[in-house]
Amino acid sequence: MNKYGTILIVDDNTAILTAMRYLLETTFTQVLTISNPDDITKTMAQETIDIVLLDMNFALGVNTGNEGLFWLRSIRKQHPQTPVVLMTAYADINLAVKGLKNGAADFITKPWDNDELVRKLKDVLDMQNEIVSLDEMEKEHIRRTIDHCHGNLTRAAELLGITRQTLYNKMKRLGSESHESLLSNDRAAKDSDKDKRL
Amino acid sequence: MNKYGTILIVDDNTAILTAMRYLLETTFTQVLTISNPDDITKTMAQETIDIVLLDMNFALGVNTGNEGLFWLRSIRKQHPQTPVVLMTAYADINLAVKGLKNGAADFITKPWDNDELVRKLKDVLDMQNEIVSLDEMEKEHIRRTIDHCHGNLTRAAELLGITRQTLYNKMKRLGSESHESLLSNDRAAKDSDKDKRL
DNA sequence: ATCAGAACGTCTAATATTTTTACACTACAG
DNA sequence: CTGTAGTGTAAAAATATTAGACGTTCTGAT
Repeated sequence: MNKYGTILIVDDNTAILTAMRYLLETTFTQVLTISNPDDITKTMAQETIDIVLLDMNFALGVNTGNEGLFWLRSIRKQHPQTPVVLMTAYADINLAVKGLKNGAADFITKPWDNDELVRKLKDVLDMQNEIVSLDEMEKEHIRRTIDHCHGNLTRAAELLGITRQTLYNKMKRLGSESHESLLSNDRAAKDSDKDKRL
Repeated sequence: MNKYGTILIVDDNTAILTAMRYLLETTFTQVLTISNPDDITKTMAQETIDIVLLDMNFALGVNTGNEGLFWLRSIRKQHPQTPVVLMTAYADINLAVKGLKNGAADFITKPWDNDELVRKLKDVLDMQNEIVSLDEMEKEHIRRTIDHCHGNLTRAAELLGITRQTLYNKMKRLGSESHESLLSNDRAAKDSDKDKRL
C-alpha cells in the first residue's frame, strides 16, 4: 500500500488522539499526536510533517474556535505548504469560512465518520501533489493576468514584469503547445469597456 | 470614487434584487440583476462581469443549496477567473464548505448587513487584483516544488520541466533578489526521509 | 467628425538565460 | 566494495528577453 507520509494530529482530548492514531496508522507511515498546541511549533520544526489535523475547540478557547484559528494561522505562517485539516464539534458556518479563508485545506465536524475522514485526508494530499511544470504554471498565470486586464496586453505585460514582446513570444510558444489560444474570448466579445478600474 | 466595475446579482426574489441594486449602485459602475439563473450563461457571455453575487436557495432546490451549487460550478467552469460570492438564508456548514471548495470567493448569510456585504465584495475584488510578476510567481512555485520534494533538487527540476542547472540558476537569481534562500530549512533539518511517496 | 493618446503588431541588435554535455565528489544500500 | 542517485560546477551552443523603434488601429474626448 502506498502510504501517505507523516500526519500530525492536534487535539486536547487524549482519547480522541488514541482513536485517531489507531484509525490512521494504516494510511500514514507515521502518526504523530500532541495534546498541547503549544508544542506544534517545536514538533513541526523537528519533524517533516505532510499534513496536520487540527482541532478547533480547545478548552481555553471556550468553544469559539478562536484558539484553533490562532494555531491554524501560526502553522500556516511557518509552513505555508503544509495542508491543515480542521476539526470542530460545532457546525459553525463562520468558523468554517474563516478557517478555509485562513488557508485550511478542508473541514470536518465531530463526531466524524472514519471513512470520510480518511478519504478527505487522502484527497487533500493527492490534490497538493499535483505539481505542474513551470511552463504550465506560467501559462496559467499569464492567462489569468490577461483575463484580469480584460485583454490589454500592454498592461498585462507590465503587471507580469516582462516586456510586451516577451509576452507575445510566450503566448505564441505556450499557447501553441496545447493548441489553445491564450487570448480569451473576453477580448473578441467585448473590448469596449477596458480601463475601468485598473 | 474609484468604482468596482460590473456586478451580476442572481436571486429569484425580485425584492432582494431591487434592494441590492439600490445598495450597490454607489459602489459599482454597473449593477446587473437577474432572477432566473438560466440566464446566467447568456448574460455572462454578453457582458464583462467583474464579480457575481449568487443566491444559493432557489425555489426549485427546496433549500438544499444544490441548485445554487450547480450554478456556482457552471459559472466557475465558464469563467474561472470571475469571483463568485455566495448568499444563503440557511447557515449550513456543509454548504459553506462545499461552496468555498467549489471556488466561491466568499460567503454571506441572509439577512445581510449592508456594510459587511459591501466590504466583503470590495475585499474580494481588491484581493484578486493582486497580480504578481512572473518572477515572483515562478519563485513561489519553485519554492513549493522543492519543499514538496523534501529538498531533492533533481526531482524538483524534473517536475518543473527544466534542467537541474537551470534550477540552480533560477534559485541563485530569484533568491538573491529578495535576500532569502529558496532552499527551505526542511533540507538541512531532515533529509533522510526522502522518496517516501513521490 | 476629428484628433491625441493608447495599444497593437512587428522588426532589429545587444544581452541574458537555458540547454546540452561533461566531470568530480558524496552518501548510501546491497 | 561497487553501483546508483544526488550534488555542485563548468563551458559552448542554442534560445529567449530586452530595449528601442516604426507604422497602424482603436478609442475617448472635444
